[in-house]
Amino acid sequence: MLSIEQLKILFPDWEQGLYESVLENAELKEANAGAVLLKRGQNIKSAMLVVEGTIKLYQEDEDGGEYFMYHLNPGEACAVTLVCNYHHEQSQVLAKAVTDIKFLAIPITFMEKWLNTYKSWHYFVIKTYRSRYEELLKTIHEVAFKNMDERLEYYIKKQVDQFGVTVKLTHQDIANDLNTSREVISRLLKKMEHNGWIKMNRNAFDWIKKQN
Amino acid sequence: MLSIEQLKILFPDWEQGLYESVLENAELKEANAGAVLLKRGQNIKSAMLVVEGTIKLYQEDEDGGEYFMYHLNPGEACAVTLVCNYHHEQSQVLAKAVTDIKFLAIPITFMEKWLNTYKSWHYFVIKTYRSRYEELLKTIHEVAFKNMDERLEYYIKKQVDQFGVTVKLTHQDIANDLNTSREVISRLLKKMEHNGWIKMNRNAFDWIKKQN
DNA sequence: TGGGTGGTGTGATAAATATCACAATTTAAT
DNA sequence: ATTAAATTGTGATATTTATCACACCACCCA
Repeated sequence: MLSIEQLKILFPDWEQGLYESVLENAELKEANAGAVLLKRGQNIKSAMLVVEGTIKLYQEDEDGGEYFMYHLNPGEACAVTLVCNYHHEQSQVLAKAVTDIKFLAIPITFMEKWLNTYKSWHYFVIKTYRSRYEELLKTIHEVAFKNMDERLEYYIKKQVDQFGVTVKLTHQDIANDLNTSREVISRLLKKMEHNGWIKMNRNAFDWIKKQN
Repeated sequence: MLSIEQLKILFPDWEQGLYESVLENAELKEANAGAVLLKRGQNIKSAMLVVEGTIKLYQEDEDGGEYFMYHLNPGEACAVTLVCNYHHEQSQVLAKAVTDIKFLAIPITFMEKWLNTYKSWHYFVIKTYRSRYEELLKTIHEVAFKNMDERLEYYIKKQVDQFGVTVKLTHQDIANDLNTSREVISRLLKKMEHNGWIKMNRNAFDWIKKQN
């Protein structure tokens, strides 16, 4: 299990009692890179707080399409699972582990209780929703106004922020995340290579564009 | 000014003290149909709670483009203005009055205070963020996965839910809201007319499609 | 009453993206 | 080492959407 010190580093602004209640009631779970943690339509039975590794959040189509929205990192929570609703909510998002991960799973029965008991939990929930709301706004901005070349650049930059300038993704991976086809991504990447923005390798490339 | 009884009808779940504090500190403002209430990049100086009329929320592009996201109705609040942040946040959204409206403007200094004082305010903020987060998810779903014909149908349905089966919008209005061109909307509406989904008039049309 | 103006219809064309087909190359597996 | 699978490159073509051009019509109003 986690120590209270580790918890405090991950979630610095909580009350003492909240740390204790989390240690007591949360289950520390693990999942391997690539694991699907949450699916569209799936019932939400526990909140998810990231302890280690990175999770990717997607909007999922009825027929298999996916669109990448944002990353979740240690110290962050999956907003959609922080519900305080009696009626069992169904997930509207898809969550996948990018790396091997560890996370705290907290049964939703505690959500309502903690909202009543811990002010710091309340703030945490609000902060989580607010920051994710803003991520969704950015996503809408991309997909409503930008062509694929700009969306690809935005996507790569998020990737670089997360994992560094070497992007270890196949063209097909990227195409899936942007709900387009591999050919489109291949051609756009080739253009970026011509422009000197990336250096291509098999299964990966380096982002070498100088930011202005 | 508003009476406390009116407030209770609009916002049924608040604490007594919160009603009083709102009446004391909020300013009841009015705006005409079409007025821009909040612009991209504008500093947020007060929270906005809708009392009367309808507001439309948009994502706004750098160069004038707009994409409609959702309606705000009486009893609802504009999530982005519910910030509890010291540093002055800038709006990422565009808010326009659709009808003549009345709304409560609450200086942001109270936001932080109320979060500390009123549990019901805390819940209200969370509920607001949660429901808007879900609206944004739906918007992403449309714009990431659907072609313009389906997005138009989704748009019209939202319009019908708000204002009834007679949609009083020009093709240009709709085109602006969906960030496309008037010709595209004209052609798609013509197709809908052929399919017997709508009955067209000048400046308006009726949605007569039977839901399955 | 005769212009404007704004709303709509529609063809032609361009641009962006999707889809299909297939080759070439690298990596993985037996 | 040889085959199989995965990755990438690229042409051809179809579809969707954007853009341009212009005609027509309804309505307001001077």
